[in-house]
Amino acid sequence: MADPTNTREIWQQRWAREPQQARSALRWTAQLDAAQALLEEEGLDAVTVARVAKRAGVSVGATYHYFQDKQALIYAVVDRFTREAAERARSALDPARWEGASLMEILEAYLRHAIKVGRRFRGTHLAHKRLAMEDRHVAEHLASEHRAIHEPILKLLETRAEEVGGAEPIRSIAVALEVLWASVDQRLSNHAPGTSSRVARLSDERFIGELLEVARAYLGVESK
Amino acid sequence: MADPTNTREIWQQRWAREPQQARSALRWTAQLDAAQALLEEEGLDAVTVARVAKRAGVSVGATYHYFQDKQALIYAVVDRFTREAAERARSALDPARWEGASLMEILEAYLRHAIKVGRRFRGTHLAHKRLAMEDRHVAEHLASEHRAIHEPILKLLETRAEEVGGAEPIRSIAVALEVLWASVDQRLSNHAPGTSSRVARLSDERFIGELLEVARAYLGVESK
DNA sequence: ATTATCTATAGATCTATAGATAATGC
DNA sequence: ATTATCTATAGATCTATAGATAATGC
Repeated sequence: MADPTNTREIWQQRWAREPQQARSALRWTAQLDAAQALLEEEGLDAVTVARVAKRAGVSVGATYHYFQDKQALIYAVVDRFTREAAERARSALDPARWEGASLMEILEAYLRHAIKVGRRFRGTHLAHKRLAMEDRHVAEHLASEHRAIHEPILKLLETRAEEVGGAEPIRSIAVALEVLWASVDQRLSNHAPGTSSRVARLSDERFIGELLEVARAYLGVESK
Repeated sequence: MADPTNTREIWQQRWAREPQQARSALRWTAQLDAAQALLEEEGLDAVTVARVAKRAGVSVGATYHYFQDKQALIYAVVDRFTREAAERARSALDPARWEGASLMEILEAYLRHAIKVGRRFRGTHLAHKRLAMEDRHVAEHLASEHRAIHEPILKLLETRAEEVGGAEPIRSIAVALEVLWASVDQRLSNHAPGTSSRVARLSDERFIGELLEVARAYLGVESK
């Protein structure tokens, strides 16, 4: 499935036919839903065309009518998911909604939200990471969607740059955000229950508290 | 291949026969080498029994003589790799070798080493992460090997606890180490060249510098 | 007329084993 | 006698298509 030399413009129009008619749109959606549910519940290897078709209540032939091939189906699922996530981020990060909130309050809200969403869509998130490993088109697509989510957060945080000490507050904010994100991402991805580290055994609350302390210290924000 | 309900003691004796004789040991090693090279160069999906056998210069039948099944072969590769890594860590972290080094100097050496090794064995590292996603036995094994590497580092760092400010230096050190590790891990895993974030575009040197500043600020170590 | 859908299956790929043969060690 | 190895192939699984039939929209 992974073909690194593929130069087609896969993210433009690789699916055979995105439906115009209402009735077909239902089935189109049903197939994406089925594929994503399999991804979430059982991981990437569980996504076979036959299982997607069955779960969506159509035949394999019908699925190949909608999607040029299996790769196009997977791409469509990833694309829909990341598009929706970016859309949610854009509306949640409207600066007007954060009037009066401090830098640290915004970071705290971000951490809580990231952990909540990461738990909710754990399987999909892991599957996306794996697809990114195997297919550079997916990697680029996910990276660009990730930027589409992080850019508005950075923009919002940068309006609080005067709270930050040091010579380069804008860059420091970017570094802090990536460090927090990496730490959360790792916490959500790993899951060896018995053998986990001291830090993994902290509750979410304490974990968030420590990460905020990391950010506060690095950014030189005064404690209240 | 992934069978979450598998309760056999796979890490004890799942391979059919680890050889006693010198000549067989060569072939045993050749097969692990072949599998690991495929893992490193082309990823997990490239590891088929036929390709491993061919690359090791034996037949498929011979491979099944050495390994009960494909899973046992993969496990043996992971096991050897993590064992060697833990062994290297133990000798590198002998406290006697770090006489006179400060906490921050040790952290810096750790970061440089982690980035170097991570680049060198990128494919293997990614494959291990993916195996951990798919197979909880591998996840537990990797987590325990990871602890085997991080424990000596923590022990070493803890001998410098008096350099650290705050009420709970031991815990702070553990948190700092995990945050740094997560940040490095993410930098090494991601690789969307054109679309990468501001932080990903920093040079290794500056990246290390920023992470050290994160740790220094959080741990309350005085700047020199 | 065109679009949507189904059943049935060809073709590719991979794991694992059967059965025969060669090499090794007491 | 036992261990190591090979060739050949059965059996499982999956993608994708061919060819026939049903539904839809001008």
